[in-house]
Amino acid sequence: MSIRRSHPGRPRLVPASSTAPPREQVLHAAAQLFVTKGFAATSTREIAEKVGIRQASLYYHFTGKDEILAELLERSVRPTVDRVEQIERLTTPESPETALYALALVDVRTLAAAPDNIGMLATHPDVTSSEAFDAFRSTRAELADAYGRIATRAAAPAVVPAADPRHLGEMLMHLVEVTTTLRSIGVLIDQTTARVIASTCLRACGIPDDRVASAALSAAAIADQTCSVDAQRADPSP
Amino acid sequence: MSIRRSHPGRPRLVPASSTAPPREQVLHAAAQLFVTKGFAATSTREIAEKVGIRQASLYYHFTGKDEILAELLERSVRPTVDRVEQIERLTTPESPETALYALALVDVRTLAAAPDNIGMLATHPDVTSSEAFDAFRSTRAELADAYGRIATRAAAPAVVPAADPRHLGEMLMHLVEVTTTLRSIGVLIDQTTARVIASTCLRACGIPDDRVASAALSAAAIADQTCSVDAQRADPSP
DNA sequence: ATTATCTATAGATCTATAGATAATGC
DNA sequence: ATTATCTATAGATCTATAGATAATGC
Repeated sequence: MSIRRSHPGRPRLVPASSTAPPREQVLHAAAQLFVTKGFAATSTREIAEKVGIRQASLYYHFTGKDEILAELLERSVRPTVDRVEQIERLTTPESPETALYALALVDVRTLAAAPDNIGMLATHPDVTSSEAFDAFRSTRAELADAYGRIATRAAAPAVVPAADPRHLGEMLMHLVEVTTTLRSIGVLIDQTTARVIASTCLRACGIPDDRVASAALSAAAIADQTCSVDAQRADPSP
Repeated sequence: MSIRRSHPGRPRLVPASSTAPPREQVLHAAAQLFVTKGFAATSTREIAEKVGIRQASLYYHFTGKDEILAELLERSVRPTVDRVEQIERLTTPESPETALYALALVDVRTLAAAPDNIGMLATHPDVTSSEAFDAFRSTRAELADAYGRIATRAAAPAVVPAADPRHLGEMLMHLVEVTTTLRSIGVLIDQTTARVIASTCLRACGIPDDRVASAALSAAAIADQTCSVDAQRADPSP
């Protein structure tokens, strides 16, 4: 065992409690504060204090507060969006319910696994104010479109609350976001909970019980298949 | 026709465009800004500008920004909370699904009718930060408890995602809040939409289709009965 | 030389209070 | 006298930049 060398750069006044890269330490601290207090109500000084650095030192890693939130937002949707294409490829057009169930399940798992419950940030009103979050809004719109497109194929026409696919997509995303609400009050999102949430999405589209049940059976395997792609993303070897 | 006399008090620089009481004008302007930009991101100067008065004039009507939000929050839950007792009295213990359906329906209607879609404010992170909103949080907790209590009686034990009634209550409140999400993207909350949302609540509790259908039938009348009480509240004659 | 911090601070807010003023009401 | 506004401003932030400093790496 060799003694760990220190990092380059001027030492902090308060030595780092984590060995993670400083940029990640900032994201982690900011995420905790943004989720509990909100973006606008959180000052850069608070974030820095939590990390154990000076307020101005944040600007070495980020161009501003906006960039911190933008990155957190991106991370909260990226894993799901990256699997949409795969889900649509792996499911047959004859069973759009299966695709919807798989998408909802993957999304629930993503939100359940996201650090600091950052899935909560997506609906914060701050996100609509600044154009710094345009990229996120566009990515999220892409996901809402996918939900809407898939659900429109699966839904019972008379029963859906919104004829417009985009409206249907937004409704389903709201339903899936119950994952973040449950997490925030300490509920563990286990397999059963994830299934209840995914099933609820299908039922809200007017899909009858028997088709929900069969979709659940075939979707589980598909959702699991796409999860292996996630493992690749998490470990990007050259 | 007599010429309308002016109000007491120094005239505004910009004459009022509305005849509503100034306090209501402030609440209306603040609601629009809070809902779109968020509470912390909205300055008192912006609110005043929208009303057409000077920033400092707000403090004649409210002790501070907090008090404005506190009043809006209260108004967003009060109508529903006030009907919980009645709903539980009008429904039989044999059919807890009916009570749950009626509560969800009343809540959806309240959120659909609330001015400026202020139902969106309840989940803003700012609300958890300050103790100025303790009263609201406590009122909202009361409602979550009612949801949880009623739903626990109605739910299929094996299917509910959260055994704890309070967790179940929070989940159902989140589902009903889809009303505000749909409103915010321009979807009209008609009778059909309201029923879909209420049914979705029951289905999320694992209640089978046939019992959902019968609950829907008996709950409609009960929800309407409690609505007449609302009319009394809106017109408090001496 | 490069990296990652630090100190110091300018400039731009933003909230809330103090006190003046211009109406109506009696 | 009462009401509802106005003007002016103190004091407390908060964001972002400029430039110094203390490590490592070559």
